[in-house]
Parts: sequence; structure tokens; C-alpha cells
Amino acid sequence: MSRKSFNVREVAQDGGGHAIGAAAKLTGIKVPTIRYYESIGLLAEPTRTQAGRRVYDGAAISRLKFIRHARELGFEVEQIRRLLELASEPQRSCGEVDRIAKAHLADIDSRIARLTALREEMEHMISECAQGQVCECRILEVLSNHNFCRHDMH
Amino acid sequence: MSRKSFNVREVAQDGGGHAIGAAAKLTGIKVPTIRYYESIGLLAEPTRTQAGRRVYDGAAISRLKFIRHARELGFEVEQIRRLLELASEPQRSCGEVDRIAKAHLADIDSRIARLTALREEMEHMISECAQGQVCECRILEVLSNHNFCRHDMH
DNA sequence: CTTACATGCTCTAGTGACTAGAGGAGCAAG
DNA sequence: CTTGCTCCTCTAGTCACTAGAGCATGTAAG
Repeated sequence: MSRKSFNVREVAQDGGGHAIGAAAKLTGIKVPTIRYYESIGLLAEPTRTQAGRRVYDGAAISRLKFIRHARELGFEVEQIRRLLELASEPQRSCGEVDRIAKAHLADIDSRIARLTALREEMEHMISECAQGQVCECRILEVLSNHNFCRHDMH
Repeated sequence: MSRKSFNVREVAQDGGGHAIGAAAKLTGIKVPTIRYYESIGLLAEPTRTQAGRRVYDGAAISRLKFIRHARELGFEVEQIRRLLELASEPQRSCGEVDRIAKAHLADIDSRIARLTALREEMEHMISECAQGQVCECRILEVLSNHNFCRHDMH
């Protein structure tokens, strides 16, 4: 058991809490981002040490992990705010949670559809470029004149 | 030929130029956006009337159409700036144009891949929600605990 | 000519979700 | 004590616009 010297900074500050840097490591959210979440009220103001340093307990860490994961899945901050609110009322029906998740799924779907159409357009355009001179470049020609497009974007 | 009263505003101000509103209509770019493009140097400063109003000629309109189309295809402003620069040197090889377009295609591809993985994750999560109470909602559970995830995002 | 209203001008600030940096204080280890 | 890391607050920057204030100009109708 080659244990490194016990790093007090990552564990106890006030009896079981974590400093902001430790919270960042535990959750994968960067330090300034944690402060940012606090500033927009997504995360409650944590307790502080006498010196004014933030201390995060287990509940705060869980909340941060929740936020991180939801952001990774592409939920917007306002959606996350609502989800956290809902999660704090265990007796409620989870209909709204489901609705938010489904709305997000629909949003992802429409983004995929848009990008797929774009991709096709781009690929077609690139395939026509004969690698010659700028003056005869199909890519620039297509960009110049919307009529050369196969799709109606928008 | 039921012609409406000839609208001078949309045609000639100084001998063939278009006012900014007319340019906006012709290109589909909003008026403030055109001014914004000018402010960041993507569009050259147009000539002005004595009263100080912007006047756009055919070349400027073409440039705006190019910008619009490239933006629709998701090119970033800096890429468009470079493409416009390249387009103005007709003898050059179009290698760089091709390179920029291909980089953009690769970018689109990676965004589609990310979104597709996300989509699957979301769909799986939603499918497990039994529409019961918040306290037993699988969606919130998955969001709370990354271990329930089937994929490693990132 | 007057009145009304559309269009134009400049300038500032806001959006979302952070990120970067300045300038200073606290704190543990060597 | 000094070094070096972490922490604090505050401001400003990112991207590509968008919104609004407050004022000038232009055109059409009465």
C-alpha cells in the first residue's frame, strides 16, 4: 500500500467538505465553471471557511455530477435547472421530466437532420471540385450561386 | 402589366446602387447583420450617399449572397473571410478552398457522430422511464449516476 | 406644406455557456 | 521564510448575431 502523503486539501476543510479544486476533480467540471454555475443560481451558495473559501459537501458534489452529465447530454442550463427542481420533489409524477427529455430528443433529431442535409450538400460540392484553379473551382461557384444547390437550406 | 409605383428606394440612389434595406431583401441577410459584417471587416465599407446612407452595388450584393450561402452551409466567418480572399485570386490553385471545405465536412461529420451517440443515449434513457413518480424516475437516476450510462461520452 | 411613417444612422448592451486574465490573499511543505 | 499552489473577486472576451435607444432622413398622402 504505497500511499502518498494524505492531502488534506482534497478532503476535509470543515469536517467532510471539499474545496472547489477537489470538487472540480471529483465532478470533472472546471473551477471557474463551478463558480459560474453558482453565479447564475444553478448551484446553491456553498458554506465557506473562515477565510472565505467555498466548501462543498456530498449533496453539492452529487448536484454537480448531475449537472455535468446533463450538460454532456446536451441539456440547456434552464432545462437542468428545472430537472433539479423536479428531482427535489420525489412525490411528483415524472411527466414533466419525461416531457423535457423528449423535447431534447426531438431537438437532437432535428439537429441531426439539418446536419445530414448539410453534409450531403458539402460532399456533393467537394466531389465536383476538379482541383484546378480558383477561377474554375466548383466549390466557390456553388457558394456564389445558390441555384447550383440541390437542396433548399432553411 | 399591372406595375406598382416604381419604388426608387429599392433601385437607384446614386446610379444603380441599393440601399441597405434593399440589399437585405435581395440577399436574405438582415440589415443589422449586414452592418455587423461590415464592422468585422468581412464586407468592405460601401460608398455612401451625401446623407451618409450605405449604397451597395452588384459586386457587394454578390459578396453578400456568397456569405449568406456559406453561413447556411455552416462555414465560420473566418473560413468565409479566407474563401472570399481566395476567390479574388482567380489564378491560384483551389487546393486551399478544397482543404477548407473538407475540414468543414469533417467537422460536420464529427458533430453528427456526437449527436447520434447522444440520441441513442437519450432514447434509451427515455424508454426506461415508467411514467411513475419522480422518486423512481429512470431519467433522473441516469442523470444522477454516470455509471448507468451505456456510453462514455467524451 | 405638413404630417405620418418607413427607413436609415450610431452606439450600447444582451444572448449562452462558458473561458481567460488581472491582482491579491491564504496555506502547507521544504 | 520562501516557494508554489490554490483560492478569492472582478472584468472582459468568445461567436455570430439581435435588440433597443435616440436621432436623422426620405417619401407619400392629405
